[in-house]
Amino acid sequence: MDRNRKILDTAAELFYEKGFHGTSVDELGSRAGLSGPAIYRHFSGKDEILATLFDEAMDELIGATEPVHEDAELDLQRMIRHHALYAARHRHLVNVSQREDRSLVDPWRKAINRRRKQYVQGWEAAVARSIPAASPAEVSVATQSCLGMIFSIAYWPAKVTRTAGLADHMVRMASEGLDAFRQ
Amino acid sequence: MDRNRKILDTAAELFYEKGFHGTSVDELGSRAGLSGPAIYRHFSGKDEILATLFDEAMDELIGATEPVHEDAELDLQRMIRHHALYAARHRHLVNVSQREDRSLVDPWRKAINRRRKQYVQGWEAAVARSIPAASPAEVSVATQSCLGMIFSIAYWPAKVTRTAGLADHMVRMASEGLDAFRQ
DNA sequence: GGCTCATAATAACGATCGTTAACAACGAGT
DNA sequence: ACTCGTTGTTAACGATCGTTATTATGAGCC
Repeated sequence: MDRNRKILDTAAELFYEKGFHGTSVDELGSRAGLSGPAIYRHFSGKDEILATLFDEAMDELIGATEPVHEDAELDLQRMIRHHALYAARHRHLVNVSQREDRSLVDPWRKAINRRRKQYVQGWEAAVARSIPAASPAEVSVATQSCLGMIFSIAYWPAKVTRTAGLADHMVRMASEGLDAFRQ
Repeated sequence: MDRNRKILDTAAELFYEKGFHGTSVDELGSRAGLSGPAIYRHFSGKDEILATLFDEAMDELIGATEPVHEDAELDLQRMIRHHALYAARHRHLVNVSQREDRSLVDPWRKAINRRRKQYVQGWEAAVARSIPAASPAEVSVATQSCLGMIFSIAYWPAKVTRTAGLADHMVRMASEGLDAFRQ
């Protein structure tokens, strides 16, 4: 396998298990099949590894916020399903990129924050189309609640994340939850 | 003010802003009005401070899981409201105790994990009473989704957490969301 | 005024860790 | 065969940081 890929995947696992600051490059290297400082042949440092993980997660998530259906409801359901499946399949990565954003240091921090803002705006647009009666503040609350619910999958006990029909449950819970703003 | 209290509150703020490992005892001390090592007159170490924060959050949350109403629905709504208000009012503490559980070290880790398990069981019991038609696996999914949605408040932009009627919105969204398991 | 105890400050220690230096193995191209 | 760039190893450096040792301050009490 590609060495970069192996390092990134191992990093996602290790940062998930012990946190970014709790993982040493020696341990990361040895678990990835090489020894500590060899990592610096592939990345400029530990920070770049974390930043790359953040970026890969963002690539995947932002890609799913662009509208594809005419129907607002259907589009939102597609987004919810996609995100839930992604969070379940990439628990470690999603968990780390939620939990370790304080560890990202300043060349990368700003870039990620920009993308995050853009991402949330994409979601708010989709939610707003789906609950047109809601005020902007209510749209924000509804959006954050949906995102919080979906991404919490990355914190669930692993067993629960493998429940059959998980994505369907999430779509239905979120859709019905949004009914609170449709009356 | 009591010195211990001041240290704990400052720690919650600082751990929220920069993470547990990103905060040095010198900085914590200086922001709390004393200098680095003086903290050791009040706590046995940085770890104990974090553990105390976890315990205080748990005290508050576990206390709210004991049933007080006869009606299952009303009881769940009370729990949701209480948790949402607590998460909004103590953003820093709740955020830290979600995000930094990897930083808790082993005398305290086990104790907190025990309490956490007990806590989730209390929630699952309340959710199960509210959606009696659901299977145990569905109860787990519903419970984790509710908790994830509620506690995500601690990650929201501060402005959104001050939305008027936030707790009401959360109660309604969660209640309607659970309708997905009531058909 | 001295004695004492709690609590503070400053200085120093020891360990960890990210990173760099110095050097080795090796495959590809000539 | 020789060179060179790539990728790895081990050893060492330098900084940070949690913690402890040592010393100072000051209130309560005889």
